Amino acid sequence: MNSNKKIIFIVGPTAVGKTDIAFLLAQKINGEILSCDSMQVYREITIASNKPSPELLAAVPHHLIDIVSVIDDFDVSEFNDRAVRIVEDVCEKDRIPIVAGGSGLYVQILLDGIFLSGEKDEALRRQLSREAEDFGNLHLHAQLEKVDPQSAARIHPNDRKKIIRALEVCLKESAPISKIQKQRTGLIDKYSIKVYCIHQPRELLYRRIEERVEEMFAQGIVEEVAALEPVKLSKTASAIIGIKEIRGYLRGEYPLERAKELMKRNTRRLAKRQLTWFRKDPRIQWLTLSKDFNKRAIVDEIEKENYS
RNA sequence: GGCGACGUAGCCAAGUGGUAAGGCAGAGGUCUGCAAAACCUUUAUUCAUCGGUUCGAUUCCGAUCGUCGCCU
Repeated sequence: MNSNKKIIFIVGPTAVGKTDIAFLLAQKINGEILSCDSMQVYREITIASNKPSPELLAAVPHHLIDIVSVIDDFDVSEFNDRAVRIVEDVCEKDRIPIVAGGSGLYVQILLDGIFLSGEKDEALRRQLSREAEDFGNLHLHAQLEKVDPQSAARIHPNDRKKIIRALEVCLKESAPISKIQKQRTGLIDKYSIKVYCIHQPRELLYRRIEERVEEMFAQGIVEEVAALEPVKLSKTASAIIGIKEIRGYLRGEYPLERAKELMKRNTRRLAKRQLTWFRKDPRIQWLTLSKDFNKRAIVDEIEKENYS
């Protein structure tokens, strides 16, 4: 019954300009923005996670930003639950949900859904992790091989994290994860969806990334990270690019320049992985940002394609 | 000007008379509850240049160029 409702996704690597494009588009088509970003959910991190400016946030409704604290663990499942609810609400108001962000997994889960059982179990994870520590990754992998040969074949023996997750599900659900994973439905099954990936030549993108890191330092990222020093960050929040790099500097392990370099490198690598993720999804339509970075041109193109 | 050392991929670097370790950076990829995470794959027909010795040289010899150090 929702099949005629439209959702527009704006995805792409970090620093291409998704935020601005989504904003301009939202203004133009009466939309609301859903951030699809695994790190902008944290309240206490603003500079490092590159949130939209207060002006943008005030001018157009934004969702899924500042929804948890850095002391809290957060994951795709929780994100998905909240996002789906918001999509429904926005559609209810006859406004257009614009999903904007670069977290590949989050985008995919939103589109295709997530299997419903398989709640995480920290205690079990700790136990399995211990086993891996004591007997090696191969030992765990062999265990998975026994309960679920199919996913064992797909997961590399060194990829402890994924082996543990697979085992966790297999042990708790009495059915192999490779089976359960197929049970899902996502937005793509209920809405009319367009996914656009904003693209830019690699060289230009990397230059933008370096500029952005410099901007972050100018805006006071060091202070932002330093303020978090006494806080015990959750595992997921501590993965934000900037935290470990700047903490190293704060502990006197290396000069500030080194922290910048590390952040630049790690952000470039992130962008590379994001592109890998989006490249493989045939549903994504690529839009190249022109040399003069004319974001409006892209917005016009999207509008024309969908509303004329 | 003389003497000595060195010159191996973008960078660092090992090495042998029989056909080039490794690390970093880079590139490509995987991904269903940590995903800005984790993991995987991959990089020199060639060892400064030219000539010589040799069945065969990056490895030995000579010259040239370059870098560094010491001496005058």
